[in-house]
Amino acid sequence: MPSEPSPVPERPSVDGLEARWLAQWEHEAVYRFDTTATRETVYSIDTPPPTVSGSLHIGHVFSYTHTDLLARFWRMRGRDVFYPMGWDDNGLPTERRVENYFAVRCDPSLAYDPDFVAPEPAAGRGEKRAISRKNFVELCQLLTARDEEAFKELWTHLGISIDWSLEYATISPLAQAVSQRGFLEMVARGEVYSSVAPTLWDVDFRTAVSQAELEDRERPGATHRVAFALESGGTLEIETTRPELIPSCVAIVTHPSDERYRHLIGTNAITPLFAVAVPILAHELADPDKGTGAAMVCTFGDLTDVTWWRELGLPTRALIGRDGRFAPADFSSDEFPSREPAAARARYEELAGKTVNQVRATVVEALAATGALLGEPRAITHPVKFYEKGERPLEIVTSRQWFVATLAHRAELLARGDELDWHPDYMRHRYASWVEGLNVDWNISRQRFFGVPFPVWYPVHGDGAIDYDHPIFASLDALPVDPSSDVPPGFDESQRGQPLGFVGDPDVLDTWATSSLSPQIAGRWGSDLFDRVFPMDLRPQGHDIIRTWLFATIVRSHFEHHRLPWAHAVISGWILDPDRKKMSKSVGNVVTPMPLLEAHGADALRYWAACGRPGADTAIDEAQMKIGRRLAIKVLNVTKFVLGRLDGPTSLDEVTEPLDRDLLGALAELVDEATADFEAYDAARALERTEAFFWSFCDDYVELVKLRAYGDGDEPTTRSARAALAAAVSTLTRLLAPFIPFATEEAWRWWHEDSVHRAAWPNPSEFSHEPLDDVGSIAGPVGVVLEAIRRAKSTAKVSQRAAVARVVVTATPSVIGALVSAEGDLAAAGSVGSFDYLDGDELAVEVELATE
RNA sequence: GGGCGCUUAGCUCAGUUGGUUAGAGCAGCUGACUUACACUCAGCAGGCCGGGGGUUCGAGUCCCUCAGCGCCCACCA
Repeated sequence: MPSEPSPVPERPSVDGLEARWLAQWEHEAVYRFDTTATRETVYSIDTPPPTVSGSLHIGHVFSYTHTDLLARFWRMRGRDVFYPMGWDDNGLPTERRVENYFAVRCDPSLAYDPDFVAPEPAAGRGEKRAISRKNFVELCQLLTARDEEAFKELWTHLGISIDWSLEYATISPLAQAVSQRGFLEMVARGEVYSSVAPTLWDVDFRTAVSQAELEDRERPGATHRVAFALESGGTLEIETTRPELIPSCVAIVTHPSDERYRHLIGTNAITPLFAVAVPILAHELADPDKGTGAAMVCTFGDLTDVTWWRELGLPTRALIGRDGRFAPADFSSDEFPSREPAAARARYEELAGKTVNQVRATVVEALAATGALLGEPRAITHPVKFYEKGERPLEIVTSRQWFVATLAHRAELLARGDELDWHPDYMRHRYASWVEGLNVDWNISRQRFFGVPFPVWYPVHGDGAIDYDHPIFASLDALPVDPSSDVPPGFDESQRGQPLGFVGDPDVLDTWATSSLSPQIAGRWGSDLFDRVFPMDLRPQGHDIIRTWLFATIVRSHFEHHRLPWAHAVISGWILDPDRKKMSKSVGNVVTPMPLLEAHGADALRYWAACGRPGADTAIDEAQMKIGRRLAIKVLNVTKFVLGRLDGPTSLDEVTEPLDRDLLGALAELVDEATADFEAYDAARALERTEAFFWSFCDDYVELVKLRAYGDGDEPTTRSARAALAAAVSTLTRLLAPFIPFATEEAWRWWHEDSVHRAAWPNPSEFSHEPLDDVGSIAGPVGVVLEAIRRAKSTAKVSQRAAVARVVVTATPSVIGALVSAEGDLAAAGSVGSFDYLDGDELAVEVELATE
């Protein structure tokens, strides 16, 4: 749908370009993916589906612009660019946002209320109203739909060249079906398993989390030195930061080579306060240099406890419940075999039902009172494991979870990382160190509500017990299923929860277990489209999610397709605030993009983003945005000038003047370099080169040939200048099109019917039918003389139009030849009366200004 | 503890495989209303390239080492 070229305005402006061209692009379907394209011609992008949690961030502008630069480059190179958009709307961030926004909480035991009306936004205050799971999910969908509109508005306004017909959402039925199929395929191949195991647990969200979602935070704590009585007499001292776990102590470990304790190995210690006998054992992980060298093993204080518990075959005395409070325990039972059951029971009654912090205070007090606490607790700051979105330290609780067997495939996954092209390359180390450091399989179960359900049911025995060992899986053709409302094959709804009936798996999949299938979701896995776009060319993403999204996507593709999901990964850096501090909500320095976009324009923001090197942290810099805006304005003005000189089509054969041919040669080199930069995924470098060339073109070349271009349209010298100017403007506009799509489109459409964004990327062979040698041999010396003339006038504080009586140049014969060939242009640009030349090795220029 | 990155002009950054006197933009200063552009143009000034050592005819660039900043990973009692 080409349109007639639009008229060149009297005063070109970058204001208002966005509205005009966005509408036109939409109308012309400029960014539409050709769904019949074959894999060889496709360039496919695994676009990051942003977490739709409500707030736009300037970082979004940064990284999505980087991707768009590549999309536009490859599109102009003739590839069919598959550039979809996804929304990661399922998962905890959305749930939390919905809870706060509407002041509700999900209670899965409630029945669906079909007449439920979304409450007014409540700003997170007051009592949260309990609603059913289905009503809760509906609110999640309501809110994410609104948020997605805001994101879409930003992408569109920024000129991100997404094909919106390829939009997807991770909570959509399609994504759910793909996610569930991915799970079932792994089940069939034996790559997932369910087990009851100690699991990292967030006590506020009340869900298991995976190793990938952990983060360490420095927290104040205290080490307590505690004396355990020995069965053989005497005491053994340990140090602990978690004295509240003494009632769940199951052993004490020391290093096998530690002479201080070797004689105690195999004997028992007696826990203080609770008088439970625990064995003293040896294990390599016990560090003689930490604390007293003897460590208390509890079920469970940290992941090391889990290792000791597993490897030493220790009993389980789990006390911390899913709500983070101490559960009831019977200290006269086999599980808690106290030697003083009455006293232990009495002590524990004080603790049951309390939070970790409350119990700690009570236990420390009691230890001090009984003399088991040695000295004062010593305050320390130490790293504590948190769920990355959590507010209280993680606990380890035992629960049934589904796991993906990643550990068994560590070597293959490392090899996949080696195989991938990383931009910048050093980011590969992040992946490798993460994979090398994996210590538990990937837990993909979450005890939450707004997510993709496991397509799994369990039979119920006659006695009402659930048979987890014989799960019933959905069939692939039934997907997506919701086991809480759908019924497994061979059952009917009346048997739900009944003896000899079934129950649905109540959990949802980890959000990464779905988004790790983004290539399969966007590519409509199972349709013929998938083979046209997969494996994809590009995965753009932030470095903070290498261990989650990037890793998980490789895992899934490796298992499912035995190959990498993409050839290249481009990793964006952080956005820093103008003071080079990392932005965070808690600091309150998060910058939202819309005001900047309105103040400077899309091209200006894109320019700023494009200047950021791959992987490099970049500060918000409004000065840089202004430079981008200036560049956009200059493109309009120089195009206006050149088009004003043209009286019809030009031909390269008309470029006969040496200075003009020199320009074409330089253009050819520029195109070569910019193309190579883009192919190496370094758009910033391509911009830097192109921009430098463009400004020197405007300030030097255009000034030199301006008067010649104004001349008689039948003169060969005039036609030469005009043809060279046209070729240069055409080329530079296209080279700049990925960066400043609005201004380049505006200027391009003054003399073309079709979008510059569908125009062919420049090719060096466009510039001449003959070889262009010695590039710069004319422009170089000419530039030196021009600069000398300008300097003389500036120093004399006269106008650049002031007349020059005579210029004397000393140079070698070949340089003099070059200058003579461009003497007319130099004379015109510098208002020079006459030139004289002297032979000499060093280029020297003497300028004699004309006297009034 | 292991690893990665950064450190170049007041600021933000280029500097590709080692090769003349280290570049750009911004900010600063001095000028110019110049028929595409005052949202412009010209010019000037500004640098022990983090410190130290080495390799080399030659080092911002390669090697070693130290320091500061940032990040990743780690079994954190």
